[in-house]
Amino acid sequence: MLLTPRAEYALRALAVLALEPSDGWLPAKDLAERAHVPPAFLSKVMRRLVLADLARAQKGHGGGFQLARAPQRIRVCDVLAAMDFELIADHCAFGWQKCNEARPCPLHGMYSLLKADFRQWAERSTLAVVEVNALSKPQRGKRALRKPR
Amino acid sequence: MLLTPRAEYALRALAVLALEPSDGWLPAKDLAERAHVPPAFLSKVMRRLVLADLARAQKGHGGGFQLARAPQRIRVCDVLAAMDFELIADHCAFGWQKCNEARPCPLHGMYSLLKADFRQWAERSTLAVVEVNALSKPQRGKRALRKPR
DNA sequence: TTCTCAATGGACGGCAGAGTCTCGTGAGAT
DNA sequence: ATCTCACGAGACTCTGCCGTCCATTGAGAA
Repeated sequence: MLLTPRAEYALRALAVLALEPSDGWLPAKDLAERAHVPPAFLSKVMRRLVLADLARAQKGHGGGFQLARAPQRIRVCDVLAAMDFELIADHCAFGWQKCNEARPCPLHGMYSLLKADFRQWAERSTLAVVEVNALSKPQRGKRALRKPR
Repeated sequence: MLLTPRAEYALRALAVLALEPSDGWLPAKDLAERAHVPPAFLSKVMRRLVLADLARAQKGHGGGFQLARAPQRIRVCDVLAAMDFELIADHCAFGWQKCNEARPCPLHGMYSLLKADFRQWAERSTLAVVEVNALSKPQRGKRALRKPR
């Protein structure tokens, strides 16, 4: 896959929250189910999102999670950064410590194109583009990750 | 990083071979040193490239590796496929089994853009674009992965 | 105050992929 | 024929990250 599991889970969780009423709290259990994320692992992901000020958490009765800002103000690159996704631009595909336009490694040309594409995508995409109609019609035969007991 | 280590190593090795005279054989030891790839691991990578008909191998005296075709005929997507890099387009970022234009998941819109960008990059990039001048001036202070004993 | 719900934090286990090691195989040189 | 060089292939270890589990903290309800 193009993203790490953790980064993908974060986007899933935030997408679900973006489809919720902005003033309510969605418990982790429900969030995990709708976002198709392992419940125990989701807490790790959400913790990072809260620390990055992309989501808010509320303990106790009626608590849960909600977005910290409007969906259109949450960029994908912010989410990836919160997940420690290596967006670092100075990584050299050839393994050089110092690789730049002046002293390019053999792969510099092609790799720069990819990095630029990815960077643009991550900076321009926001949670505003989540498909609203999607969650209302669950897939046939699809089931929750864990059945309520 | 955006690629797996194995995929990146493959591109490094092929880039080095592309800069060699096309009729000669470059031993794995030299190849590993120039491409900055762990020597023992390089053999795994090269084996895949040979099986994918992207490189040729020659045993015995004066043997080594060479490209199986002209650099401009080796696309990045061919290399990634040989490394089992998941270029599979039907992966859904939201975890759905069936996710398409007709029934898009919440993340379908943004994720499709990324997949399209990546796919275009991998299909259009070839080894013809490796920087020729790069290898002739090694970085200051750079050293081989393993010193000869 | 007490009970219950729900996030928090840390310790733990498992697994896939990175990276190593060693013996086997084949090809050329002498 | 034999020696040496260099790839081939399998078993092996190690590491990082995914994922789980459980005790703790905090907040609201009764």
